Amino acid sequence: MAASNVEKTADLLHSAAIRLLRYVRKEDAASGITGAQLSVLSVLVFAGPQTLGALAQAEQVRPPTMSQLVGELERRGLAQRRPLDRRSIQVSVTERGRRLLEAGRRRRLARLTASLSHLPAGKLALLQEAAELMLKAAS
Amino acid sequence: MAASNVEKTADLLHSAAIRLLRYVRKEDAASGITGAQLSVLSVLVFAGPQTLGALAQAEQVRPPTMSQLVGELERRGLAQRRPLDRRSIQVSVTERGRRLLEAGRRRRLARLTASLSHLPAGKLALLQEAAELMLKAAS
DNA sequence: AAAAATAGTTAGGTAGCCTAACAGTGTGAT
DNA sequence: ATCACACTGTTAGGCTACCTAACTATTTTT
Repeated sequence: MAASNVEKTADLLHSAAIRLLRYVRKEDAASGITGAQLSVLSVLVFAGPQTLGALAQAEQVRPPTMSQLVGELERRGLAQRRPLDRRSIQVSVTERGRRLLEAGRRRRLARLTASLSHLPAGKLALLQEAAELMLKAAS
Repeated sequence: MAASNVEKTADLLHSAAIRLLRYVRKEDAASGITGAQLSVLSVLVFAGPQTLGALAQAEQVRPPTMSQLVGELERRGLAQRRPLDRRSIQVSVTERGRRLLEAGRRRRLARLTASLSHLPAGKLALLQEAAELMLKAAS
């Protein structure tokens, strides 16, 4: 590999992210809602109603992907489209979506939370800072 | 949310992992090899030849998934199956696979490496430790 | 009013993952 | 020795998350 320290860090993070997502994804079946859908709901809840395009940008996917995700959320009564003008739409979460968000997210994160729960506060703080650095790096 | 500190950490890490993978995945098209395939090659290079089942366990996927991944790698001349006894096979990387690993991984990680390159050594160390904690948590 | 930019959808395709069902091979108890 | 059981891997079929290309329909700009 002959990797520099930066490359080594990137590599480790990459592997860690892959494993972590595989790990939490195992809970998706029970939850009835997928990770991507959960993530969209989360944005809607915390950042409020959004146009589809804005949502796509926030989630870093292409509009068709978001269109499909929102379609699925709508089909399940978790989100709704509402026309803003006649070409753009506003997507917002429904009450049912809001409720399901909490349950679904908790389930998905439960394993992870359990895995982390034995860590001392210092390590948790470290992980939080790392997560923030990762979010910045990936934007 | 009313989340405890542990839950908050789990949540942040979860989001960060999602974003990070979406971010690096953008390089896959150029690389000609996908993240999952890359990951399998990586195991083969660093841990040596493996049975298919062992590989599946190492990568935390089901045997059919690994069978398909190895099939694709073999079709591209990057790995090869060899019978051990008559029901188990040994998968090993080819020279071509070894070469491609380096190129592919570098390409996939290039963006991430670039994003991290401005960080001081201390933050890199923090990220490395975090990655190791994540790997441990997700096993 | 025509051209250009913008917003979203539809169509079609790929990769990664899964479970269920199956075939063949090894192994251990009787 | 054999026969049931466990193990290893593959095939078949299906789902979700992505993508690009092409299209429709609306603003906006000139």
